[in-house]
Formats: sequence, C-alpha cells, structure tokens
Amino acid sequence: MSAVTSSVRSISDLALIAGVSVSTVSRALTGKGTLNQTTRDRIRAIAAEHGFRLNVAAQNLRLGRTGSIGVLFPLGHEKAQALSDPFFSTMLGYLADALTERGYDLLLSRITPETEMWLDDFVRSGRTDGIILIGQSNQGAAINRLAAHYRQMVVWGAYSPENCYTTVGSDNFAGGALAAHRLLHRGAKRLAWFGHANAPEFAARQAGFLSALPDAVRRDTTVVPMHITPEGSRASARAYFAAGHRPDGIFAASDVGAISVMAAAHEFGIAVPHDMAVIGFDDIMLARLSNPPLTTIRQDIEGGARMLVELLLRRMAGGETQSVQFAPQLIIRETA
Amino acid sequence: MSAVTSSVRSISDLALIAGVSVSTVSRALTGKGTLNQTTRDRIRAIAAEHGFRLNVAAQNLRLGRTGSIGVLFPLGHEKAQALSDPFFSTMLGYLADALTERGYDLLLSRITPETEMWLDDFVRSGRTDGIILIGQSNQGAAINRLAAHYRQMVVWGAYSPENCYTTVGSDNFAGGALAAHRLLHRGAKRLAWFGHANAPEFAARQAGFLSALPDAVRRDTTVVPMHITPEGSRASARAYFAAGHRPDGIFAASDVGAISVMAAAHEFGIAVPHDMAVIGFDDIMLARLSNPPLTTIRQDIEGGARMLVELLLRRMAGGETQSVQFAPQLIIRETA
DNA sequence: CTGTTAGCGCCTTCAA
DNA sequence: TTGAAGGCGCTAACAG
Repeated sequence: MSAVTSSVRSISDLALIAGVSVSTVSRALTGKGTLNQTTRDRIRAIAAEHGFRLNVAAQNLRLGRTGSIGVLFPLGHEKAQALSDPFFSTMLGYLADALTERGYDLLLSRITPETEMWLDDFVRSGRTDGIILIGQSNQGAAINRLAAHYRQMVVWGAYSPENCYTTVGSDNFAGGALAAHRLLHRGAKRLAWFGHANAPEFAARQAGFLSALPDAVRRDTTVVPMHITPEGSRASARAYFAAGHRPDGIFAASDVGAISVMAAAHEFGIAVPHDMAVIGFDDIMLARLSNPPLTTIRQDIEGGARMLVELLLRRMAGGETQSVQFAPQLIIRETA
Repeated sequence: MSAVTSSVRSISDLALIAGVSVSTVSRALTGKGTLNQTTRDRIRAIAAEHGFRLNVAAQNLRLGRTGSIGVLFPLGHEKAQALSDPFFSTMLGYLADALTERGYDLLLSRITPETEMWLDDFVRSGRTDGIILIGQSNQGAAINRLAAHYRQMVVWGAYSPENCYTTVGSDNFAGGALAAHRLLHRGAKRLAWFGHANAPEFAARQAGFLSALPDAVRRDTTVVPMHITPEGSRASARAYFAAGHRPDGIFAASDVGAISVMAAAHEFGIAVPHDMAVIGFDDIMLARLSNPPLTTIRQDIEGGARMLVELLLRRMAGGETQSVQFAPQLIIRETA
C-alpha cells in the first residue's frame, strides 16, 4: 500500500529517484516513444511504489486539450431542477457511461442563460473539449449563433433544417401522432394536450398530435399550458379540472407530466383509464410503476446518449456529422 | 458580436495587440494586482472585442488547482444506473448548484470499483481539488484507507464513530424507528422490511426499524432482500407475494422501492393502504405523485448537498469538520 | 503603475 | 535508447 500524499509530486521528482531524465520518465509512464523495456518496467515499479500518477491537468495543458466534455442543461426559464426530471438524469447517467468508456470526464454545468453570451462564455473559457447540450429550451438563437463558428458541439433535441448544428433526438412530431392515433383508437373524442411550446421538442409533439386528429376532434381539443415541474403540471391540471373540464383523452408532454395529471385527476374522482385515457412521453423507469401503469411514447435514451457521444467525438476529430432522429415507439400499458 | 474562433488565443497575443506586457493583461483580466484603471478598461475592451477569455486550465495549473470537484457514486455491486434513482439525481442537481455558486465545476464520475485502488487512483490523477462521495456502498474499507491520508473528501452516507472521514447524512436509524412507530400506530402487526444491508445507510434503516418493534411483532417481521433498481425491487416483491405472504405493513428502503412494491401488490390485488400500509424513504418528488400518495421518511436532500459542499470547502481550506446527521421527518400521506 | 522572469507539470522535437 | 531544452497559457514575485 502506498500513500496518496507522497513526496513524489512530479515526474522530475521521480526522475531524480530513478536516476534518469524527466523525458524518460514521461516515456515510461505514457507508453509513448521508444524506451528500453527494462528501464520502463523499473520506472513504472518506482512510480507504483510511491503511488505516483501523472498529473492529468498538466498533461492536458501540454496536449492542448482538457480531457473533459461539458454537458449543459440550458433550461433557462425553468429555473427549477432540470435534473429532477428522471428523463434528464437517466440521460446523464448514460452519457457518463459513454464518455467514461471513451476516456473523457464529464463536466456538469447548470449555468442558467442569464446573458445572451452564456454559451459563448462557456466555450471560450476552454474548460472542455466539446459540448453536449441537452435540450434547446428557448435558446435556439444562441445555439445557432455559436454553432456558426464552433464545431465541437452536438445537441439533444428537435431537428430542424434551419439549425446549423447537429441534433440527436426523437421524431417528436411522429410521437405526437402516435399518441393521437392511440387515443382515437380507444374511442376518445374530447382530447387535451398538456404541455407548452416553449421548447421545440414539445412544440413538435403538440403539432404532431394535433395534426393527426380529424378536424372535428381537433376543434374540440384543448391545449393546456403546463410547466415541466411536477408541481406546475399538477397545478395546471387541477385548475383545468376545477374549471369543469372532463376530457376523455389526455396526451402529456412528458411522463412526469402525465403522472402529475393523473394525480390531479384522482383528486377529482376521475378514473383512469375508465373515464379518461392518458398517454405520456419518454417512458422513464417510473412509467411502468405508476398506478395504473402508464401508456407512453418511448424515447431511446441510452441509444441517444451513445449517439451524442459518437457524433461529438467525430466532430472533434474534424469529421462531418448529420442529425439523427429516432423513431418513437408506442408502449401500451393500462392508461390508454 | 465576436467570433469564438479568433486569432487571439492567449494573453501574449492580446498583449501584443494592446502594446503591453502579458502580466499587465493578466492583471487587467483577473482584477488582481494594481493597475491603472484606464489601462485596465482598455485591455478589457480589446479582450471583449476579440472574444478572448482566460484559459481556465492554464490558470488552474499555474494556481496549483483544478477548479473542479469530483462527485463519485461508488455503487460497485449495483452495476446498473445509480443515477436512475431520483434520489441520486436530485442530490446531483443540488450539488451542481451549490458548487457552481462557489465557483467550482462538477466532475461526474461513475468509475466502478473494479480494483482495490479505484479511489486512490482517482485522487492521484489530480483531476479534482476534492471529492464528494455519494454513498459508501460496500466500499467502507477503501474509503477509510483513503481518508487516512487524504483530507479533501466528504461522504454522503451513514455515520459511524469508526469512520475516519466526515459524513453528512440522515439519521437512518431514527428514520427506521419513525417508520416502525407509524406502522404500529396504524395497527399493523405483520410487518416486512424490503431492503438490503449491503450499504450502511440501509443497514441502519433496517436496524432502527427492527429495534423499534415490540419483540412479539419483530419475531414475525420478514426481511426481504431487495435491490436498488425498480426492476429488482418489483421482482423481489412479486416473489414474496407469490409465496403467499400477506403482510399488513411494509417499510421499504427507498421511495422507488416502495413504489415498486406497491406496483407488485397491485398485481396481486392487495389494496394499499386498506390491506397493507406502505412507508418509503427519501421523499423524492414522485412520492407525492404516486397513487395513492406515498407516506415516507423525508431526507433533506438540498440541505445535505449544501452541507457537503460547505464542509468540503472547509476541509480544502485546511479546517476541521465534524460529521453531521440530519433528523429525518415522517411525511404522512395516504399509504400509511 | 508596469515589465521581466521564472516556473506550474508535462510532452516532444532535436541531438547525442 | 536516452537527455536537454523549449513551451502549452497563465500568475506572481521582483525590479524598475
């Protein structure tokens, strides 16, 4: 066992002990360059004995890199916990896995877009070699502006031909349509969409949903603005039900939103799915644990995370990339 | 608007343009040292014009720091998504907030404890100025060993006088007792504990729970081993109910566990709380959205996160710290 | 008030 | 196969 706090703090200390030059130590420890195998083994043994490891920060400075990737959640207007939504934390977990596998650290940042330049500022501080943005929020303009001269970025979110950056995400429009068809198939006629159109992903879900409805149904469909937090979702739903609305089919922008709506419905004695069908979006782990289990539109979070990392590294290496859209999948459980 | 990719890559470039020395630029931009206000403003203007920002990595190397704090989840045996549990992700979100406020970046690491030295290796690589460990898992020995000669670490988890490191956490034993009292108060007599004792937090919850039961009740109380994942929890519960067990009171190691047990109970036609009372632990956001809303033992996650950061920074500054235990709180909803 | 200089810990070309 | 030297971008004495 070796001490973490040791007198050997740099390769020059080690060089002194081993009686060789710093460059020899460097070569021995990095494995780069040519070196006598005996010398290499000897130096590595000494390093291990003293518990010495190369200083990653210095190494990176010299190599002109940082070795870490920034993962940013630009949920500006939603000052509340972005990470509290299981969708985001699940994504984060998979990103951590994928980045670790590729030898990168994950720098988590929750900078709130106060100024116009928050993204540019982050990039210019040089803290990371690349950026993964989770969700565009309402920052489309800032993102596009940055993308015009910064390549090392990929974005989880909605695809648009007008974006000059690479996105990875679900086909939200198709997902919305899937939900509409399912509700219609169940015979629902008085529908409501719970969500907001601030962020493009949600706007697309809404558009896909509405566009798949027959005109007669669409005319009677309510759009209920709902925030991303469970508290906000529940409050919106409460107010909606309290006003006397009794839809027979609901499509919510997220699973957390759907579960919140169900909780509110329960307060009003509305039985799901008997009185009202509910469909969520995401298929987070808790969707199958809800009571009743939630019918939802599934997003492939793990696949998305891997794709984000893959494409980002390709861009960092100078390659070109194209946006990717995953086909969403209807998961039928009990609520619709 | 200024380009992110600019020809001005270092303070020496900027010094050249401004016609001053690098140290003057450094002083102007950092605000340290004394400098003519006019010169300072002029240099800052030029920097802004060229979109220049100090390179944080180089700055940190020079200052002998990294500017980031590592947040590690040592859930070794639970190879699955540690972050998928909302408790952890909520904690992570609050940590990100607290660290950002203090000017630190958050480096997320999910290194799985494969070797004995995983923690030492991480520390010696010098990637962070300090470490926040979330949960001890079964790594108590490794943590203690590291703590013997590494100060810059705090741990979220169970307190024990034998630990030579500072912990922040709930009084899990007291929390277990709270759950027991509540179930007894409701008249429950055939109890079960769903959880495992691999990690000390959970072991303490179990011990507190069992110790608060009268002997007669305790003898009939079942301990059902349950993994941390919802799938695992649900499978355990299913097997348990399938074997014909019909307890009238359940205490689960976590809210996710409790909700999973409720989902399984539902499959067997067991009504909560009528046939069986259920109490969880954590009070994650989804506890109040479950159907019926979950009675649980609340942990102050935000307070815990702030305390962890506070204590870590104090230790990094050379100060001494003592372990902190938060008093858990019984939140009565509908399941018990 | 400002410039010069010497590193932080490491990698890499160039020589030997 | 190994060593010497320069420099990644920055800060902080020490001079002037």
